[in-house]
Amino acid sequence: MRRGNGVTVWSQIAAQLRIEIDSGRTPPGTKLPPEADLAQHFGVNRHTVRRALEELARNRLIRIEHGRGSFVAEPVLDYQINRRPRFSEWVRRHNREPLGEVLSLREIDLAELAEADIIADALSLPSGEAVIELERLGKADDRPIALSRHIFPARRHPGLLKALAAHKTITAALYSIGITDYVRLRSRISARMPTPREAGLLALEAGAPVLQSENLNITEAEIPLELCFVIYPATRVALIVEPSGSSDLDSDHRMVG
Amino acid sequence: MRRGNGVTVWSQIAAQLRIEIDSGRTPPGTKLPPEADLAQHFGVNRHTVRRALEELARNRLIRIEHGRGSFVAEPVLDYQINRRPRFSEWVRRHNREPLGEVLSLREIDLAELAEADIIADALSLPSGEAVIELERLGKADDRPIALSRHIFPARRHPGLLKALAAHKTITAALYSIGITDYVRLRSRISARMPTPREAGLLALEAGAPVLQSENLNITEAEIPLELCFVIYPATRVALIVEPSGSSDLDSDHRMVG
DNA sequence: CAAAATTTGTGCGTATGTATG
DNA sequence: ACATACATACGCACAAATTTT
Repeated sequence: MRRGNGVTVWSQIAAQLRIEIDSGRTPPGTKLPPEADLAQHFGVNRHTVRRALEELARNRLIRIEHGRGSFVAEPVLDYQINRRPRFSEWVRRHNREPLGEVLSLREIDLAELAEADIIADALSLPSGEAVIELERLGKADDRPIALSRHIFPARRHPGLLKALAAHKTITAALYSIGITDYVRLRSRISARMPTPREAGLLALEAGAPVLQSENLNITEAEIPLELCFVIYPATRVALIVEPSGSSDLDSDHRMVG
Repeated sequence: MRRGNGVTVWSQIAAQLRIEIDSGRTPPGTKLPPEADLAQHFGVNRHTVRRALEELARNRLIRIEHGRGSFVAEPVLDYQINRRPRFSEWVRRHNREPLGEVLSLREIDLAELAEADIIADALSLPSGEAVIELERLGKADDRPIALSRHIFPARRHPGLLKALAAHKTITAALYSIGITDYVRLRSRISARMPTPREAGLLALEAGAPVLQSENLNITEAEIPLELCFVIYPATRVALIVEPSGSSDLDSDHRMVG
């Protein structure tokens, strides 16, 4: 621990513990040494260690339990919902290695899908249309964190099926057929219990729910491009929203009594 | 059914069925009559009825199941997350009657709460501070739809405890002590299984998960005002997000292969 | 079941370095 | 140069929660 160089001792300790936890050498659930031991190990007062642990708890890296000890927490990937969501960018920001795995890719008649009405509405398609369905499992450091189904209008984008099969990323495939940019228009977030298949793919513990997000992406020209159903393991992912449009101009009062 | 007056017949039928469902006379799970019967009843062709049912399915009022029939869906309240969230406004927009019920209101030392670190961080409070905790159950037409815990810094707003006890709405209480406006800075959305107490209060079916939202509200002067933990029954509420900030300037590619 | 040991939580006093006026 | 205020870090003591004996 270097002192008097402008960086506080407690933040140096916090940083060191963070590296230890992030590296994976101390897996989730591990009990940290008692504060007294840590203090001795780092050659500082227990208060100083406590300040470091407090910091880690604020960032949800550990859980401090009175009388029991401090424990390494299950890492949660905070996913900030913005207009240009990119899977691997998000994962890398958390210092994890992204990996996408294609489970299936096919062209199919819209009417054969269970959510036909919702898809037709969102993508402004007649009900008898052909769509491209891509199913994908997203991982971070080999831990599954997202199971997604992407639905594209097939006739509106000839050659997209081949492009998706040929390119490693959706963005690249779209680019190759002339769609250089697209943004997220809206997300609908819910939660439910997973099906057995989903639980298996996402390696979920029994009784663990999933976050479900239904996203509509549009092109630069504001034409509906893709409807995307994603589920996340709720214990490993949280969604962050930073509202910006006010939209509620008329005033109302929250009920209390 | 009036024809030739500019309003399509199918939308008249859809509107009539919607009223029937919204009124509660046909509770969730009820099987609608077969399309042929409905066609005869309304004196129209089956195609016209199908068009009406399609519309209702898009709006998630019913579920159409191939070969089985159509069923009244559990009503889902879409909650659009914006900068000025107001509970009763939201509920009324869905033509339901809002009601707020105070479960508890007290001043307590921050350190006694389980989420002390997270609250201290979000509200920029030292750990030994006093906070006001308000717990509230929100209902729509007597169906519980939200269980919230509001945490305010007590010292920063003297008189707030009394104000909250005296006024019927949080907004009114805040107004009375000089806080005329506040907005939502960020929400953190997750999902989990409810505790037995939560399941009881929200009248949840066994095994049903809840959506959890942790919200930070700030004053006009951008001072942290309130941290608010809300849980929603996932079967009855969905959150809608319309992203606006791009924030992702560097380009990345979504993984596919 | 009770006592002891372990571990985190809190309070107070002191010393030191740093920014402010 | 000096006084003041503030944050950091240390030392010690005891309280509270939990586990072990």
